[in-house]
Amino acid sequence: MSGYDHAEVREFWQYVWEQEDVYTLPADATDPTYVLGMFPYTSGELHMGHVRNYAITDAYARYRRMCGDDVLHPMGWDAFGLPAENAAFERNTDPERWTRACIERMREELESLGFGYDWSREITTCDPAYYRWNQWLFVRLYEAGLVEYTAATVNWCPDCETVLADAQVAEGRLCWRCESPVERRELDQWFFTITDYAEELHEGLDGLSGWPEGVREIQRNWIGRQEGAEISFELPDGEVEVFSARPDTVYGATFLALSPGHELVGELTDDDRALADAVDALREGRPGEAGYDGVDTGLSATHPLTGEKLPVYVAPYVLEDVGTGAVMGVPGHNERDHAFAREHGLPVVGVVEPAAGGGDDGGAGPGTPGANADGTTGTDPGTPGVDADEGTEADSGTPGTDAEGTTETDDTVLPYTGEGRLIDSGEYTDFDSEEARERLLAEVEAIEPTTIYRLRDWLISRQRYWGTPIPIVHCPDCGRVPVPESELPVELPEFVKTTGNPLDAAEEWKRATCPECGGPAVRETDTMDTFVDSSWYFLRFLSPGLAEAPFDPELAAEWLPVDLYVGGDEHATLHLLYLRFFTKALADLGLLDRREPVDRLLSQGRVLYDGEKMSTSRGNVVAPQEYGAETTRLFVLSAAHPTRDFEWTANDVRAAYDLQQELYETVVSFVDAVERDRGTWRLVDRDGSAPRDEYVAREVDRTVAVVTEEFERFRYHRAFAEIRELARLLRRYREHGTVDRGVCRRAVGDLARLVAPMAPHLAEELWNRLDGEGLVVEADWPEPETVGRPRAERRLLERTREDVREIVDVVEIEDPTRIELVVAPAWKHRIAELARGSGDVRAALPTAEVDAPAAAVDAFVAELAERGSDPAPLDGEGELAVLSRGGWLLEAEFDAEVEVRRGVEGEELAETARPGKPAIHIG
RNA sequence: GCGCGGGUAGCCAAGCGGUCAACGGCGCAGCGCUUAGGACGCUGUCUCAUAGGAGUCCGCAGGUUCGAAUCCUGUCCCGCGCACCA
Repeated sequence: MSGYDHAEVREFWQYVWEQEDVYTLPADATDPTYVLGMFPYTSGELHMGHVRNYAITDAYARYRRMCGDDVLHPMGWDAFGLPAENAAFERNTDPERWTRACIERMREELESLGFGYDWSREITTCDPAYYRWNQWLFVRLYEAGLVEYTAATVNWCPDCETVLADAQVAEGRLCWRCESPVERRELDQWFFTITDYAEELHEGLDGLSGWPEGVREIQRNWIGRQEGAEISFELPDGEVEVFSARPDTVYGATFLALSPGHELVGELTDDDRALADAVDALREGRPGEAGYDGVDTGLSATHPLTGEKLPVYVAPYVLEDVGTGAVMGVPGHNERDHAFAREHGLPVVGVVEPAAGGGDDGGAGPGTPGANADGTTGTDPGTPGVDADEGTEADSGTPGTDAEGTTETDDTVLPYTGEGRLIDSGEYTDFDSEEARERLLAEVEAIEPTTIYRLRDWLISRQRYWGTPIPIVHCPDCGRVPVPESELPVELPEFVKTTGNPLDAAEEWKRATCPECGGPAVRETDTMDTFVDSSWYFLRFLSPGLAEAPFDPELAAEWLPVDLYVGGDEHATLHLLYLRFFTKALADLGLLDRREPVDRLLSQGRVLYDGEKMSTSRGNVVAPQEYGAETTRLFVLSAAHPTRDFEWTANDVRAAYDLQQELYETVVSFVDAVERDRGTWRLVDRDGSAPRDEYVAREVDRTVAVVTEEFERFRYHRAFAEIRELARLLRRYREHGTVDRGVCRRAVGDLARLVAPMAPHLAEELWNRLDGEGLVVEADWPEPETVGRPRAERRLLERTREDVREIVDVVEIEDPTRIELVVAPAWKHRIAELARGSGDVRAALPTAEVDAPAAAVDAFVAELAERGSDPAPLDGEGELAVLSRGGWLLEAEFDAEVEVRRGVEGEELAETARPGKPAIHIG
């Protein structure tokens, strides 16, 4: 039809934007709004997830810019990484050339989608100018004691031929990238000691109110903070520390269990062949599948409170890297300890019983803990009484009740893992769990408060070529020595095709001189995890060309935090945790004054195709030829709230396309009417004086107000619907009769600006045809002239129209010629208002001045009381105005004369009118 | 098992203390339109109802409130995270 050539329009405006340099942050910007999307990995093609991510950030950036903000909206490339190496290997090229080609393709794609980036700030992590700062930062962290070099048992992916961080191991055993089963290897490796920040990383989450709860929760889980106590048990020759989250159960400890990897076990097996063999046998099984095997070491430990001797076992159910790698076995109050004790015939002692009358502890059955049942039954009078409800719960919650016989009461009540009141616990007997814990921690020397974390240090070594060389030389005399700043960057040698690590093969490159003693030394051949690159890239964007430092601390102080960061949940434990860690570490180095990098985080949903995540093999159609790239971005914004998943459907894509066509046709035909006085718009100049002019003008205001609100909340799908509604109304308006030139001009001009953040090429074209001032990118966001109560006003009109239809339908009025709408008299609104304010209308009544017969008032009050107070969002004048302006819609629909007026007391119609519900008469 | 997020009319989905029988889209149905034509516009789409009425309804069951899709409690189902984690 209209000849909207999206390809041509796109090309033209991109050219103009480039010429006008519209996306470059002005040099004199002060505290710009910093909008950031995910750092794209240079795979060579965008997928739907990218499009969605960048459509959201771009729409927000454009919106803020139109609102008058300076906006920092940069883009760059996460360009290091194993896939490039593999691609180069397969194609007989090198990773650099391959990566550069990918970047070119991706930049073009981003541009075709109309994303407005400040390309003058483009950064690429595989540039030595970038990665030298990785090295610089590494050295600074090293000096600050945040880097460790240790032998460790690490995750090794045989397929990628490199080690992996804990966070990169999926389901505890698969490589996150290639899904190969991960192996364990003993290697000397580099670590960032992120655990030094475990407490702050955890605590800081509470303050991140701009982050989705889901992401915060994932991080909490990952950090795995656990408060408890470290308890020491004396051994004949030394002592052993165990961690417990329930020190209140300490009197129930009947054995100790050490993990097979525990230091002490190593010592014991050194001079006990038989024990060594037994422990080896235990280690055969995979951790997690070992069951409750165990061997008695023959040692006995002294209970710090009772002085009793407890046997010490080696048991694989105790994990080496949790807590201290040793536990006190409390079979009475811990499921696993219980299972172990049963297996090995160890005593089970109950020292905590459910608080009397409580029963709200959950997780365990009622009743009296076993060992000393007789003596304590009396203290739990609630037990017999709560049988109905609690009994069934206990049955399902306590396995083993159906074991033969009931002689072993232990089975029915222990382990009891809830909290409660202590029994048989020496001087702590009768305290409740919490108080007992506090006292034990404070009073017993062998029990010290401790907090443990699940979080491990960040393994950053990678045995691969395409990454940042770790700036260390190994000197036979001085050991590991950091490369001095003046010699940075340590650049990558030329790529060679080899099966192992190409850096290992680069003999000449490896040869170095020790910075300390000047003697011959060897370069470190590991490179850094690429997550290091992305841990601080948001800082490099502040001053991308800076040669003296990774970033300008003054700018950072002024411009941070990132105001809006959009990304996917899949980065919650990797990237987003590292980002926070780096920020804190850099703050401690004195380079930053902020300790959190991102103010508002938006976690985008997935794009699904047939219920699965969209990917190259799953219908990944970034730029449908037919509709143009802009349709794609408009579609992903219109389809759903940004945080929710949605299904890609051809229908919704077409809806996005249709709106573009609709807007284009509207503007083109309007301009045609203005300039050549032809087409479907019958323009007149009457200063918007006809009621329907006012109606449309108000509707424009309402749309502007609502769309603005929706943009503030990132609800682009709602904004899209609003824009479509207004376009539709405009069409109805012009089809109904003559239209006011000024009203129309404002409507189309606002439409162009409202759609600009979502469909910038189209908007630019519309704006231009309308002779808008300058470019729409730089235009002012429209403001409503009169705000009113948009939603309430629409509601009233819509409801009234529905009522008219209903009456016409129910009464079967053939051809209505006259429709009267009578708004309730003032006193009814007054009373309704009073009723809203207080529960008792009659009590409030005397203060009101009501110009109506008492009987009518009483009747109305009674009616209100019966219905419950009936809030009317608009006052009488408001209703009158709304209905007057909207009357033409009824005229158009029924081809009848419409009269709107205020009800007068005594008039029959006024009696039936209520606030919010005008009386209707149809003739 | 623990935690987080969800369950709204045929489907998708908005609403999150009061004009809520519940916006919007898709699908479906009726009407209009001589044209934006693989359209477009209007109307309808829980049940009953001859003047705008009544009933039922927002996973299920209770509760708070003058009033609940909206708040609280319990429960079931789905998605995600963590987990022989002490």
